[in-house]
Amino acid sequence: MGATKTEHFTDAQNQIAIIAKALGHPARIAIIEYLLKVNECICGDIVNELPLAQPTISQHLKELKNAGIIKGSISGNTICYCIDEKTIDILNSYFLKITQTLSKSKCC
Amino acid sequence: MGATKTEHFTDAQNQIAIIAKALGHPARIAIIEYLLKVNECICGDIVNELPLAQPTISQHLKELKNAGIIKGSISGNTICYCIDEKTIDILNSYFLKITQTLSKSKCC
DNA sequence: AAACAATATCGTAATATTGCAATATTATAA
DNA sequence: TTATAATATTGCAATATTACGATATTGTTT
Repeated sequence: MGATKTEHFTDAQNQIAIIAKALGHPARIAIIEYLLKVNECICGDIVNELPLAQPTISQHLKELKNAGIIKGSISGNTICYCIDEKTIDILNSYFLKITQTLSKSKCC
Repeated sequence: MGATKTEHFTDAQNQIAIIAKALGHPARIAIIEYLLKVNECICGDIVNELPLAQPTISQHLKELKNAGIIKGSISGNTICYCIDEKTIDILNSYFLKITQTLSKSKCC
């Protein structure tokens, strides 16, 4: 064994896990923060901003895209990446709901 | 190679990544949702609730604990686990800030 | 067309994660 | 004290992730 048993869990649980997993690497957090900082989509200079080789960054971008956290569209020679608000909203409402449930809790 | 180059990123980036990574598995999401559902700390029956063997669940609990997402205290024979609100709050404010930044963005 | 730039893909080595059987630990119950 | 119950740890096989050099792809520029 060794593979995650996704079939034993609900679609909703797997979806949150996939998004969280994609955020579970500091390089990918750094990519997101850079996208926020530059405040626009043209992102051809991510490679110069991060201490990783170009293929590695390309791979991280792919994972963020697969998880729906960023979206990319081809714009001539460069590729325009930006954050997909919908996915961030999923996280926002998920964790907010946890906080709200906890506030009603008899837990420690 | 193969290991994550944490030293190249900020402490804040690594912290978010560690928390997100711990949430990046459906079994651990299921554990959290179960903790929320029972609405209390005594959690000796997680093993009966999840389709995984006891050592596997124990390992997932350990990872959630290491990431600060749950806290556990020994209570006689059983161990009392519950969600650590502080860590959920870190996520809430992190993703909320992203949403707020995006709303001011000239991005697509 | 040829050179160049930006990005993606392939291949692969190093490392990490997942899952579980077997076993250990520790507290309660008999 | 000897079971019994709950949880943790160990060890290991299967699989996934991370990182990057080499190379491919594709659009732009000359």
